Amino acid sequence: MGRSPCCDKNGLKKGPWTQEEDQKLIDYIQNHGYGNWRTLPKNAGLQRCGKSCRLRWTNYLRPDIKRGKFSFEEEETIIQLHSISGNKWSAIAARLPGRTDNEIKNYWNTHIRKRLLRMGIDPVTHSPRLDLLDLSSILSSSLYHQSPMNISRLLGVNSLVNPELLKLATSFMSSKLCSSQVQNQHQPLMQSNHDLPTQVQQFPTCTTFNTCPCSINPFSNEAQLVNMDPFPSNFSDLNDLQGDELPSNLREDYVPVPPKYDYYGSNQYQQTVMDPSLSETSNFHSNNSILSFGFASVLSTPSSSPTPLNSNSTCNNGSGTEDERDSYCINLLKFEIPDFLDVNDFM
DNA sequence: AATTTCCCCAACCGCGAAGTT
DNA sequence: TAACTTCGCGGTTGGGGAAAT
Repeated sequence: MGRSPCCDKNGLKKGPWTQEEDQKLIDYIQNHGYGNWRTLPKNAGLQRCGKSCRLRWTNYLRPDIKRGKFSFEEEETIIQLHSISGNKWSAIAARLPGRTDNEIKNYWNTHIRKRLLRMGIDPVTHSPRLDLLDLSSILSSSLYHQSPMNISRLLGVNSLVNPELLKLATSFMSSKLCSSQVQNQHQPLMQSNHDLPTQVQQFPTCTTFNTCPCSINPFSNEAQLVNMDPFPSNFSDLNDLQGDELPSNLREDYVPVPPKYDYYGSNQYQQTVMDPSLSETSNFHSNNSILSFGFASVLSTPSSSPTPLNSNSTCNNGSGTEDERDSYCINLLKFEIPDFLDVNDFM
């Protein structure tokens, strides 16, 4: 209800702004201030819709906009805030003076997101990519326990990235986490996670779609989920899967959302979480020899303090190439992935 | 040198919230 | 309280430059 009519239906100009248009907008706002964006373009002599003017002003022409590359500290802040509030770009921008939500959003999508993916971190959940973890964990434990699964087949790269296999594996993991009734069954497959913290084992009911591993429901409806066999009958038929397809990338939607945990490798997860649902965080670690995570401050400041913009940092503020930032992060991450898993295939 | 592919980011679009009548 | 207007947000697109072939 009440949506403003689309401006381009009135023959208004769209597309890139010219210098002349910019100047008109600047002049008008300097003289009259901005208020009613609806009438502003007409008063300023612009053939633009108010929305376009507002966007141009707030994202580009505003005098307090900071230009140039993001500093490490800004990046840290973005990541930290994103881990708390998700894609609330305006909220994040409010903590970064001089940066616009659009700029931050773009920077996230083009730089940070990719970097996190390269590091094996799901940029949505800020947790290790379970599509990597679960499979390698299943594989390793299966190898270790001589599971009846046809390991040689599973080790084929094609199988590793087969979406159906992923779906089954992750649904299995999800159901395991969500069901305390089945803890002693099929122990070999869960061996690698046998020492999950109590919080995880006592994972609450799966009502929080953002944080619960069940939130990515591989089944088509809720009833199916409720009645879900913790060990889908077809799971044992994994070796029947034909992984002929090699997806160029694994859809992030596929990744089951693990319990959130911090970057700091400790239980000092930020207690300043704004969204209560996010406070259902759990620290996760595995003693599995293949999977070891040491989340010592990935791009982050000490855990006890949400990073103020101009806080001291061990980072090299504002300098460093993308590669340097990468290696810096990766060194801190210590996120080991079995050699046979080519992470690039998952990007 | 020409063409293709990739990447970045400014700008657009649709929607919901908030404000006004 | 309903109807309407305006604003702001987040997702997405596409133009253009850079890099690769």
